[in-house]
Amino acid sequence: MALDKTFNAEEAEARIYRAWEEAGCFKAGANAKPEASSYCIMIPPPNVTGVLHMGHAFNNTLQDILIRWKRMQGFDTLWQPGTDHAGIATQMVVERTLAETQQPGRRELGREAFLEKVWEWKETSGGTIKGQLKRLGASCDWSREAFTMSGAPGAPAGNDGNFHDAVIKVFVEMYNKGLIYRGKRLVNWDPHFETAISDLEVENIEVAGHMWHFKYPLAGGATYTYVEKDEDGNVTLEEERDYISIATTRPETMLGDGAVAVHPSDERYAPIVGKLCEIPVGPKEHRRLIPIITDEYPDPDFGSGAVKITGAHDFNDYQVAKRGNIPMYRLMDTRGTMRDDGAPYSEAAEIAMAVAKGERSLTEAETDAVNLIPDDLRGLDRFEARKVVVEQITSEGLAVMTTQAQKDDEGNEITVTVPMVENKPIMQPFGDRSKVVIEPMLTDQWFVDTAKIVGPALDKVRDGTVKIIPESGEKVYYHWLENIEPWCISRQLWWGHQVPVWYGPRVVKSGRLDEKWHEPTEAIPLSEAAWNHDNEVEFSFATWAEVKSAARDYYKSKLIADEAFFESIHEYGDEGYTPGKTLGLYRDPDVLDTWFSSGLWPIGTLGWPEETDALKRFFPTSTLITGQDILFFWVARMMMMQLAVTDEIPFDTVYLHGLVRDAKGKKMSKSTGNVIDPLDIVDEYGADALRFTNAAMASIGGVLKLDMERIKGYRNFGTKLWNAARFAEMNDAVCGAEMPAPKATLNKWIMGETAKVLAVVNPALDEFRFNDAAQALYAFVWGKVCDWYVEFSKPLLNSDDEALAEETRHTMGWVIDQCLILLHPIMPFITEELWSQLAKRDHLMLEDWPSYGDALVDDAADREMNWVINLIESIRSARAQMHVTAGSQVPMIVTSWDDMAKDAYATNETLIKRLARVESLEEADTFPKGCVTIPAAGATFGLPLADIIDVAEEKARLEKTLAKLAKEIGGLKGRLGNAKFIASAPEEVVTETRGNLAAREEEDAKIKEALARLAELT
RNA sequence: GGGCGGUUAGCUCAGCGGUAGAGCACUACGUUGACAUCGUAGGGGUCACUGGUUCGAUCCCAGUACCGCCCA
Repeated sequence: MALDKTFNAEEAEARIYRAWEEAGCFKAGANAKPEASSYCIMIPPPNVTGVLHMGHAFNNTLQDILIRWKRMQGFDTLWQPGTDHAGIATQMVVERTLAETQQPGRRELGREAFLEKVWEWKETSGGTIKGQLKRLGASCDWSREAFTMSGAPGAPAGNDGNFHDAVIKVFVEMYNKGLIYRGKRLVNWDPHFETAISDLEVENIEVAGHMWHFKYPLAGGATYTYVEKDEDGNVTLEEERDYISIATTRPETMLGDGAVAVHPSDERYAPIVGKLCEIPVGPKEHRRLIPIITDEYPDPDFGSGAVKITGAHDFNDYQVAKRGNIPMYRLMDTRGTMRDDGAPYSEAAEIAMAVAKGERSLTEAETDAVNLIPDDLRGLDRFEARKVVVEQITSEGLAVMTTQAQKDDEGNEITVTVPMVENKPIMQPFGDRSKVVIEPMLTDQWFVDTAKIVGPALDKVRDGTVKIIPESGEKVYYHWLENIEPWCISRQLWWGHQVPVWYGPRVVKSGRLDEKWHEPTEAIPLSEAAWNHDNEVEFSFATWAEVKSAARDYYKSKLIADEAFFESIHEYGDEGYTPGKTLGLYRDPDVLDTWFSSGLWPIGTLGWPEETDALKRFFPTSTLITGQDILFFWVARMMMMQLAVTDEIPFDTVYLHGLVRDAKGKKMSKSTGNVIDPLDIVDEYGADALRFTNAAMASIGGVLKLDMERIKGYRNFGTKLWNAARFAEMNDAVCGAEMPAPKATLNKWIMGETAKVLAVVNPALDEFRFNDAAQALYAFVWGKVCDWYVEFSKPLLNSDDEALAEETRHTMGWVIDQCLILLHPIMPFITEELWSQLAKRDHLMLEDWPSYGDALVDDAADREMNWVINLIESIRSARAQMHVTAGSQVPMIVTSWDDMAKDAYATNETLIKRLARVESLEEADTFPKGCVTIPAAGATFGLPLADIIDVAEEKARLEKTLAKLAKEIGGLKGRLGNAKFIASAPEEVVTETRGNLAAREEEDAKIKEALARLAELT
């Protein structure tokens, strides 16, 4: 059956993919040679909620190219697929679905029932992306599909992997080694999702903000002389002040101020350091006083040089507060509204005052219980509260004032005094998922002590054991890891791996439980209990049985109690601890950051902690291909975690790539409306075109701009290949046969070209230069096979010399086969389709990658064919410029030719005549008048075109060539004339330069002769 | 402010010491038995700027300008 005119991607792709899958082509180890070494790629797990975008399409194309290439080479390959449970994203999706379908919400359902809903959702709607990856042709081993929550309690059938075991085991081990700890720290709090998030999940965006300036009056009406000087020390301002001026972009946080700080070198404020000042907000009768302290943090040149310190709501202030032992008062609740709990403001302010005066001190938990929000502001949204605070201060006359020109009602210019409010851009933190303003919040969280595990992760890259491509990625990696911060791994979510830590009452004295636990005054809901861990002891184990056993040991050693007490130790559920009933342990309600589990992706997917066959075969893995945006999120953490847990690297090479942008280089975003859906491209142009485009864009460290024109171009390339194959088929080319050993120059030449392209493709893929591989294949298939070989083969295929025709059919079949094999990793569908259409045989996907070497390159054939190609191009060029009708046959004359040229011409006369449309060749001593000159190596040809030649035009053509030659000859002569060049340049460079000069001069002479002949004509 | 990178043909990008390359776009011609998703020919570049190293610099070094990205 003859091939259609074009490849029908839409029809073929699904059919081919299914056939591969059914034949087990994707399975780990498919096509592996005996004793083969392993090659493994871990897919960067997309979110289970994810849908395919261009970044995925690009990233997975590269992975598939490598895995297909290695599979064909006979490596024992595994491309491990799977998805990530994506805590926040998934919880958000499921909550939205519940709301949309009028089902009870998360809180109404309770934790267990909600998690059931999440699993239900995962089973029915999760993993859309899997089907989409298949459309790209991704050859993952789907039978091994992994999920970062598999094996978790409550997981339905089909999710029975043991990823959960791995995560929990790692937590417990790291906890026991002191690498994980809990503490009250300032973290990024997302008021929308009501959870802590890591600093990497915060986007700092510049927005229009305001800088307010307020007066903090000195306590007891004290005054000082405020002096400002210019650079030379001249006094520019001197006045008596009874206040200190503070600038802030967040007035609502003034309520939690613990101090005012100035730089120790700031002379302006030296007189009042150590004194107290008043926070100018809140009920007048309970104004809080705070100390004026010194710290290196304030910049004397910025604003007034004095900074308010709100340790519980600002990262810089937090550091100052810690250094200065300044109390940190939390002002907001989990939703970012001003606190509405605890004692009335008057009592809270009194406690804070006592602390400020040094009359009492508070524990962390006690401090946290102090609610310093004035009664009238309690329960207000933080941005509402800001307005009220500003208004209150201003109306009391404590805003710093400035003058401003305005027009009155009648349009007259007047000067008015207004509060000093600067409009200025400020950097504001936003949650990368919720898009709400992130609030620094003082809460109890779990942290990985990254400083303790970062060493090996740095060393393995420094010593080259792990390579990051491009190299600049290594610098970025070092920079981040060398300045690493503790990693907050707890999230106040339900969907995720619950922290395997149980709390029980701490025994503070021999034989007694702490009273707070023994006799609490009211029930403690778990969500609140988590905020107060002062009097507890932690038990971290993978299972409840182990926890219980440890608790028995703990209490037995410290408490004289009967069996009934130990029997009463049990785990509390969601209802919390009920006082007066029984002693109990409760589990930390938090879950772990999703990245904590995906940080274990390499070992977790391979079955660790069990010593599975897969783990032994494929770990450490080989190549990781991922976006540079998750170098810190994921790559660095995998390095740290795998090394900390197994003492092995997770992979030996990391290939990083940038964001896929639109054709103009803009980020794709819904709001800009420039999002390109990769599946739309697959629909319109086929997966192969998209894949080839991805490969062609993938230069190391390159910017990825996706241009539809380019995709179209590579679709055309597919069609070109298709039609070359079609030509082969029409001419009964012999596909699927042994490698031919042809005699004809042409056939030898194309085999050499094939070997040459392989010699470019292999190292290119080896070094992740996908673009070079793609470009070389494009140039070979289109530029060599289609443009020349197919054309040249036509007379040979129709030759009367049956042996010649037969060897050409054989060579052509082989060459087409090689095109299919070499293109397969990049364009799997069209090549597979042609493979099966051209001959009866099994999957190209599992065909062996060739290994022919230089032996196929025949230098003589190479020289000869290049001579022929150059001659044909010269003739065509001359004809076109002389406006010779394209179809017409012209005679040709040769005046002088050496043996090489003679041979080359003789062997290829048919080809030259056909492709250059030459009807005859005559030898002559001289060219006739009006002859167009065609210089060739070792020969001079001419086309006698006296009738149609335009002398001026031919002269212009020759002179242009001459000018180009003159420039080149000048340069070459200049170099050769330079004694230092001869002396210092490498020998082969000098020889090459001499050769070049000789060739140029030969051509130059011929052109000059031609011009002379032309002159005779006029 | 700190870090990383970029500036080469109209566009998108390779090249990174020894005659400036590709694809697309553009111009002209062309249905020649694989292919008009095509063919043939052609035009188009002081390789951002200024210095330095070198026999020789688009390439190495330093500085300048502009443009990105990441982190504060």
